[in-house]
Amino acid sequence: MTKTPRDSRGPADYDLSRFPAFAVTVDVVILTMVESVLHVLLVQRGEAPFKGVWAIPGGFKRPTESLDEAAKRELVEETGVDAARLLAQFGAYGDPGRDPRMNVVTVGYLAVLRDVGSVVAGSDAAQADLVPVADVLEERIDLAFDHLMIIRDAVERARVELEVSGIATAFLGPTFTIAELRAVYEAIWGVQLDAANFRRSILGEDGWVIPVGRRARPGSSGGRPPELYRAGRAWRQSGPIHRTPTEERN
Amino acid sequence: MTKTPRDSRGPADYDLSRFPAFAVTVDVVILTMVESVLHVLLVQRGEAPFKGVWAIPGGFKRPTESLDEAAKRELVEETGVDAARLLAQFGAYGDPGRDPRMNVVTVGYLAVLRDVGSVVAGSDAAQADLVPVADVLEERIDLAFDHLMIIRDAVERARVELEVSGIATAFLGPTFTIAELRAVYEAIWGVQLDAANFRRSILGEDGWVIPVGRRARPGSSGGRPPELYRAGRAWRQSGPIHRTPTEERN
DNA sequence: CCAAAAGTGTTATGTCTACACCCATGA
DNA sequence: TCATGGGTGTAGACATAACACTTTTGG
Repeated sequence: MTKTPRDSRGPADYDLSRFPAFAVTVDVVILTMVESVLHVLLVQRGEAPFKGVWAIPGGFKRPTESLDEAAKRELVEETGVDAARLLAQFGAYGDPGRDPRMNVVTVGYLAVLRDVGSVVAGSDAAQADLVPVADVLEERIDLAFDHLMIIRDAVERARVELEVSGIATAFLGPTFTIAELRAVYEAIWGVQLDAANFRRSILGEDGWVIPVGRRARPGSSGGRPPELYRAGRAWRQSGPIHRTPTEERN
Repeated sequence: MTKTPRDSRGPADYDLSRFPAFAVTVDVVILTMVESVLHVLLVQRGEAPFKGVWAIPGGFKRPTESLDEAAKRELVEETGVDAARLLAQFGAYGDPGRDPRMNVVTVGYLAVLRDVGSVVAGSDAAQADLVPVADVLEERIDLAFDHLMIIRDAVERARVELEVSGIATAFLGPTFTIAELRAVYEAIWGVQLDAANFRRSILGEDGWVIPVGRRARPGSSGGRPPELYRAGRAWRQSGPIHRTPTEERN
């Protein structure tokens, strides 16, 4: 952008037609938890290429909007949610031939939503569904274009964000229990965490979670009713829980 | 990319002209150490806009190459180095008006080189120079376009990579001393590390550095001659040294 | 011999893990 | 009262920070 090929440049630098034109799109990987299992929102393509195949929702960037704005717009169009708790760019993809129709460079965004189940119903997408991420990563579901790679990168980014930012509470409602929060970590990292130590890590430094003063109902199988918490501000800085190699589950 | 605006799409989907065309460029932030100070390679623009202003080297992506390949090509064109020890994409930038001439989306890459001093001489760039990163971040140097933001992001990425990958040895030659390695951490994080504890952290687990069996010459002011090491394979996984908030220098 | 830098030893402090144990509820 | 999950206590293992001390060089 700042430097053109040196030998082929001159005053005609302003002439866009001399340089390869690309379509620029934004693809949004929308993650959510359904019954303690990590899911991704996919749409079924209505036309060729890859007609009928599952794909990540996305669309063309407009010249008048930033990439972040384009991602936000796509998210609203697809889910009706106007403010994701997390919407972060994680990569750009521009391999030649990744779209058979034309030269396309796409920018990948990771969005985290809570309780998408009801939201998807309100979507105008012809075919949209929440799919377990494991089904995608283990290739039990075919995806269009290079979307498998994009989802892989998005999930890896989510795993890192979990260690570093407040992404965990983004999966949950305005109030939650420590056990629900722990379930998010366990699902995304695929590990089993000690409930007692997890609780201490979260409550140890203040600013992470704030007690609401109410208690949730115990499950149908009984048990002591857990305290309810809401997310504190410290989640914007760096998360309190860190992965250790010793606790791998599989 | 996979989904076009629903109401305005049809069989004419294949017609590229119906969608906004962008120029796609790759900008490479090249970092290196000069006398234990972190530097970035900048080029002086030869023409408007921002004629004479410093900028990150970069260029247009070609339809026949991937983004990674474009970054590698730019690096070679600019420095003559054909294999950077680290070349990682860290972000895409597409704000409207970021280039006054046309719609440009640029993909930022971070490159780490050792000993660029001699390399820059061999460059075909009209004006290229290594500038202390601090001069850029503290805005003592004006940059073209949004390149200040891009460099900020690149340096932040370097700080994270230092904690997580083998980026530290990429700043050094094939053999190095523990003190040289420590200087890399101190320069990039802006901290003062205890030499004794640093040494133990690096040598504690094996795979990080491998002793060569030779010793370097002490400095002109004397001192015991240090052991020489080379980088081990474990650097590809996760780094041995981690930042702590207590050791901040400024 | 002295200054300087490499390298080693040691100790206090803090953090993490595993697990025993108590608490409050549904059935 | 029993099973279940929430919540607390604690001892051992482990990691980290601080700093005194020894080693080996140049001047």
